[in-house]
Amino acid sequence: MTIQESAEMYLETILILSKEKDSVRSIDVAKKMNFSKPSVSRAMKNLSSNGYISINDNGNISLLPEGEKIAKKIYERHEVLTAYFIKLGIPEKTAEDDACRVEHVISDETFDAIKKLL
Amino acid sequence: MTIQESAEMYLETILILSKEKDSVRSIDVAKKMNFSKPSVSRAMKNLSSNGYISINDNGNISLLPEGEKIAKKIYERHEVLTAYFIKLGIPEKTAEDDACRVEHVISDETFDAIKKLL
DNA sequence: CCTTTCTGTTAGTTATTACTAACTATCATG
DNA sequence: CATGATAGTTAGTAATAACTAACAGAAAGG
Repeated sequence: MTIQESAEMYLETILILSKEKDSVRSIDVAKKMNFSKPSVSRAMKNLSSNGYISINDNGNISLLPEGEKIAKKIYERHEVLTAYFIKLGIPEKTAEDDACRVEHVISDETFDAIKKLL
Repeated sequence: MTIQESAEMYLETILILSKEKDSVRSIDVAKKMNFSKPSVSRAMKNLSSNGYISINDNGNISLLPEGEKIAKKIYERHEVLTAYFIKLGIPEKTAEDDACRVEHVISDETFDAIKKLL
C-alpha cells in the first residue's frame, strides 16, 4: 500500500505539533489542520493500524519509526521548497501554499536537485 | 465551480491529440491516458455540459474557447516545467512525470517565476 | 448479408477523503 | 454531586474520479 497524500499531511502535522508542544492529541491535529474531529479520529485510527503512529491510553499520539521517516521527509520538502519559492521572489504565504502541494508530488531526484540550488 | 485536476488533464490531452491528428474522439483520449472508455465517456459528457468542449455527431471532440484557454495554460506549464527539470539534470522521463503533477498545483506567480529562470 | 470489430454509453462499484449529527466518556468546577 | 465543557467515536453522507460488466449501434470484411 502506497502512502496517500492525506496521510503524509497528517504525519507532517504531528511532527510539527510535537516540536511545538509536549503532547499531541487528535484535537490538536484537528485544530491545526482545520479538520473536523471525526475526520482526524478516523485518520489516526488508520495511521495507527498501519504502524505509522501509536496512541497511548491518554490519547497522546507519537510517531513510530516508519511514520517519523515519512513526516521528516515531507517536512524537509516543505521547508526547502518554501525557501526556494521565496528565493524566487514569491510572497511567503503563496510560497508556503505551493510548497504544501508540491511537497507530495515531486520525485526524490527533482527534490534533491532543487535542494542543491539553495 | 473550480475546474478539477482531472478536467485539466483531459483538456490538455485533447489539445495534444489535436496537434497530432485531424480528429479527436473519446477512444483516442482513452488510449492516450490509459483510461477506460466509460471513464472518458463520462468525463467528456461533463466537460461538454460545462462548456469546455463540443462533440459533434461523428463523435469528434473540439475545444471551446474556455476549454482551450485551460488546455493551453496547462500545456505551457507542462512544457516549461519539463524543460526546467531537465535543466536541473533530471532524466527526461522523471522530469515529464514530475511536471505532469506539479503543473496542476502551483500558483500563477510561482509558475511565472520559474518560467523567467529559463 | 452476416459476423466481427470498434466506439460509445448505462449502470453499478470502489477508493479516497472530507463532512455532519449524535453519542459516550472524562474531567473540572461551582 | 450535578452540570457543562472537552475529547473522541460511531454511523451515515458527499464529492471526485477511477473501474468492470454488459449492451447498443455503426463500420468493415469475408
